[in-house]
Amino acid sequence: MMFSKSCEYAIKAVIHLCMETKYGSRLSIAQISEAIDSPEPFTAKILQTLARHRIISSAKGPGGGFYVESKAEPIKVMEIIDLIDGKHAFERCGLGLKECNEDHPCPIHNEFKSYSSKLKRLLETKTIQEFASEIKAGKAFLVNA
Amino acid sequence: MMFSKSCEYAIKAVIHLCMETKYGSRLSIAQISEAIDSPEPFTAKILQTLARHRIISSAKGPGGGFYVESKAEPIKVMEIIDLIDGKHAFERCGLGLKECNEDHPCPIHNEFKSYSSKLKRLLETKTIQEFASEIKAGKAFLVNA
DNA sequence: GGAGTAGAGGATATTTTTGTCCTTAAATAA
DNA sequence: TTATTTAAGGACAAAAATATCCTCTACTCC
Ligand code: FES
Ligand code: FES
Repeated sequence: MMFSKSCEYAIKAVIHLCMETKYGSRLSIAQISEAIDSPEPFTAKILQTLARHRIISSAKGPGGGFYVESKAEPIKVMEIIDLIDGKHAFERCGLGLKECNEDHPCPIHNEFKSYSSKLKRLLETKTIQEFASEIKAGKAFLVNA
Repeated sequence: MMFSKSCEYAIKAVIHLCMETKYGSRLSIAQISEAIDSPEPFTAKILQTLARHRIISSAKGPGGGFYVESKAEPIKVMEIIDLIDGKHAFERCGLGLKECNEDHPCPIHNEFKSYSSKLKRLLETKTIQEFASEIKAGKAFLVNA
């Protein structure tokens, strides 16, 4: 409803990666899709896209897998959304006008914007690492009970 | 991003209907899809669904078309969303968990819920008729400039 | 070097959403 | 009654999103 499946999997996958990769360890596609309850080959595609764009890192061969550089900048949630669902995913008109424009608004513009712009700002600020630590603290979850 | 195309067309179509049908006049599929800039046969399907569920009315034959009963209750925007995109469209988890649950939240739950519940309440309260009068007043628009 | 492992990438398949077409039914008017 | 108009509804088509499969390449370890 808000994000595509691809984007949902991407966000969950990177959160999981952040939680699990310490001390240079790596996670395989199988481990990740198992953990976040997503279809394996489809998840592979998404992980590859994330790796190609340097949001995460990958290594081939035995002991290989995906990981996040421990020295890397914290990853903003919006970086992933921009990459997978496209920039401007949050700038689009809720009723499908070509342009969402303050000066030529659709009827739901005000309701819609006040909501989405706040959410947008949050997702631009919040990092995957913050989410990861909420999960570690048992305050949030990546899969159903 | 928020609503399906079907739902977008449905909302726009009913708004347009409310604006234009006075004194028992009716609008044809062609007139409506022209006005809201939507594909004609696809819009026909949606209008038929709305009529079947009594959100709007229709009449066959010459001089026929779609209209809203002037005596009818104002139409809540959420009625249309519920019908076209399904109830619970607003109750779904932003990260695709089977259930969006306060006690077992996904990482974006708080961010997501605090805004979507406000938007939801608004769309449950706001009526198509209110939107229609904003458009008549030139404060909002159904198509691009 | 060879065997085995794991991601990369291209081609393909399935499902859902979006969109079209054609025939039927109902209403109107001449 | 008959022709015409307009929605109703079923079958069909195209596009996009989601998902799978297969081969290739790079890496590790022996
Ligand atoms: S113009 Fe529609 S949401 Fe801004
Ligand atoms: S559990 Fe994900 S939005 Fe509520």
